[in-house]
Order: sequence, then structure tokens, then C-alpha cells
Amino acid sequence: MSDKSMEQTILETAERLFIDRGFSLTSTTDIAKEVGCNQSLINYYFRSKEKLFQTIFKKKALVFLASLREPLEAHIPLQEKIRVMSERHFMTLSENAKLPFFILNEIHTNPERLNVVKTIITDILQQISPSLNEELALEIQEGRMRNTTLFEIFLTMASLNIGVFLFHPVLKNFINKPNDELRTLLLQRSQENTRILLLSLEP
Amino acid sequence: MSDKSMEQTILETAERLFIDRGFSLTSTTDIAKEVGCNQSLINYYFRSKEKLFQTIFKKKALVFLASLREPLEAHIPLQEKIRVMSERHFMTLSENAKLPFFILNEIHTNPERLNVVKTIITDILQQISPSLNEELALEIQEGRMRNTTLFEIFLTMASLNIGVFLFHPVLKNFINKPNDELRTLLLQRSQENTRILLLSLEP
DNA sequence: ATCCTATTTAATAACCTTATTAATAACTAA
DNA sequence: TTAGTTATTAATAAGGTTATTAAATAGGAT
Repeated sequence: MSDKSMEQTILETAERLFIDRGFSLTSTTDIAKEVGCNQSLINYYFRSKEKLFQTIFKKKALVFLASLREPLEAHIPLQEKIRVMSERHFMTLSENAKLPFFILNEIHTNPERLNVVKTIITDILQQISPSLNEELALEIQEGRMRNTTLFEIFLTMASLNIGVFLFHPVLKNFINKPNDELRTLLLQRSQENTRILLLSLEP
Repeated sequence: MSDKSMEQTILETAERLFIDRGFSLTSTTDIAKEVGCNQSLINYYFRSKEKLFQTIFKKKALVFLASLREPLEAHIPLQEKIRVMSERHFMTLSENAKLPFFILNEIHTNPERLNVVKTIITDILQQISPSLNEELALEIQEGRMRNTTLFEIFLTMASLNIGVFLFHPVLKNFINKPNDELRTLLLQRSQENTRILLLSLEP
């Protein structure tokens, strides 16, 4: 039972509850009840509910954006890079299906949280945006791609990929299929989203 | 001051606060404070916070899906119908930019709320789905459209259009432009989304 | 065993919540 | 004016929230 430290157990339980119900609907009492410990133990280890949450939020924001951090093979065409990015993006989301809503929700209820996300995104952009922008400019100039911006490409990708997971609770109710078929449908949607994204870039 | 009835004032204030902060982060005390009346007046008129909320939620769910209820000209090609739907959809969203998150959030925190939305969607589908499905089948058969489903078309449309508004708080931070330029960008995005949607249907 | 430290619990202060009750105030009709 | 509604407020019950304090317990080193 205590092969995992209490601190770790609290952290993991808090993670689960925060992601499921959000910051404001998760009380430290709930977490303690779930862990099976005294409520004050949470303050003992993490000082405050807010601090505990911040730890988790940062971590999850990183996971949420992880797919965009992974380096891309340098010598493949831009189109291929975008395909890889979109597929990776969708993959990370399938493995963390609850994150899109969680992140969006917490930013919405407390705009301060945006700073964490902003830092991560800015960081990523500094890494990849210069070279991608250059490649994009070339593709456009050579007439191999539509005149567009990295911003638009990311927005399309994010909208298509995140959409599936945000609407999941609603969609589930309109697709009366067993869970494993739903997973197949999900993978198909990754393909379809990538297809649409690339299509949108054609000149 | 009391040219509007107290009941109406409470309703409108509750509407605003609920949409901004959600059900759980809006207390009846907050509403009363904002209205400038006693907290128990809210229960006097609406019996409970829950009932007050339900009234508002139903109304807003209808608005949220209103664009899909508007009838389509019967004799235009399916492609044109889809274009009109997408543009209308985006338009309703721009006029109710906070609704996508509001609806999604409330469904998430209380899945019971899904029933309201489900009823409305089922209703809409019964109205439009048979004829659209027939037209779609024909277009596919004649090789004028890719083999797809109404479900996928709606999912793509919703993802692209709703995405813009869900990410708005984040996007605003990365576009350092004045608000009126932002509005222009928004309209452009409607065009772009429609373009992508129709592109995705080409054979 | 004892002391020391780290962990855990119990008790509680100082809030904030919603719904109910009873007491006023305002208005309306006879 | 008076009686009867309707609208509004004050007071409060019953519960929930987080953070703090002090007390209890456990484990290890001496």
C-alpha cells in the first residue's frame, strides 16, 4: 500500500481529479477522501491547493504541447513535415483525451494560467518557426503551396484534431457503436484530418 | 430603474454571469449583488439556482444550434447548401462567441445537460438529414463528391468553426493586433473554413 | 529506551454556499 | 381606508471550503 509515497499518491490522485472535474470543482477534501488520508496532509506536502494545482497544470500543459516539441527530420519536404506533425499531434491527444478540455477550461476560469501555456508555445515557436517559415515562403514562391501562414496552418490543425476530443462526450451519444469500433473511427479521423490539412495547403 | 421587471433583470444578469463563469462559479449571491437585490429574490422567482440555470441553458443551446435550423433553399446544389450552412454557422458563432465554451463546459461538468442538446440535435437531424443524405448519396454516386458521411461533414464544419472561438483567449495573445483588425481576420477565417470544408468533399 | 525528526491526524477558524422562514414593504381592488 | 396580494428583505439553518494550529504517532539513530 505505501510502496508509493504519500506525496506521490496525493499528486497522482489530484492529477486525476483535477483533470476530470477541474480546479474549482475539486476540493482538497475530495482528494484526501480519495487518497484515504487527512485533508491537512495535502497542505503539508503542497502548501496550498493552488500550488498543488500549478505543479499539475504546468506538467499537463507540457504534455498537451509535447507533440510539437519533437524534432522533425530535417531533409523531408515541408508537406511531409506537416503530415508528421499533424499525426503526432493527434496521437498525443488520443493518449491524453481529457487534456484539451482541461487546459482550455482552466485558462478560461483563470486567465493567469495562460502565462504557463504562452511560455511553452513561445518556446516551441522559437525553436521551429524560423526554419518552417523559411521553407513555407519557398514553397509558396515556387507555387507548390497556397499563400498562407504558419499561424493558419496551426489553427487548422489544432481545430480539426482537438475538435474530435472536445466534442467526444457529445459524439459518443450519436455514435451507437462499441468502444473498440470507436477507436478505429478515431484513427480514421486522424488520417482524414491530416488529409484535409494538406489539402488546404494546395495551391 | 424598474422599467424592466426585477424578474427580467435577474434573468439577464444570471445569463451574463453564467455564460462568463459557468454554473458552478456563479453563486446566487453574485447574481443578487450584480442585480442589486436580495439573494432570496432569486429563489422567489426561479425556485432554485438549478431551475434558473436550466431555463438559460435551454435557451442558449437553441441559439447555439440555431444556424442549423434555418431552412435551406431547396433547389441549389448540395455544395451550395453546405457552403451556406458553414457560413451561417460561423456567423451565429461570431454573434455568440462565448457559447461554444459555455455549452461544452456545462455538458462536461454535468452530463445530464447533454439531454437538452441531444433533443435539439435529434430534432434538427430529423428535419434535414433525410433529404441531405439522399442528395449526398447521389453526389457520391455521380462521382461529384468524395465518399463520406453527413456525420463527417458536420464534424469537420464544427471543428473548424468552433475552434476559432474556443481558442480565442489563447489566439488573442499571439495576435498583437487591434480589435477591429481581429474582426477582419475572423471574417477571413469564415471564408477559409468554408473553403477547406468544401475542398474536403471533392472527389 | 530515549530523543529527534518527519509524518499524520484532530480540531477549528473564518469564510462562502443555497434554500427556507418569517417579517416588512409596496401595490391593488373594494 | 382597509384588506389582501405580491414583492422584497432579514435572519438563519445546514452544509461545504481552505488553511492553520497543536497534538499524536512512527521510525531511525544514539
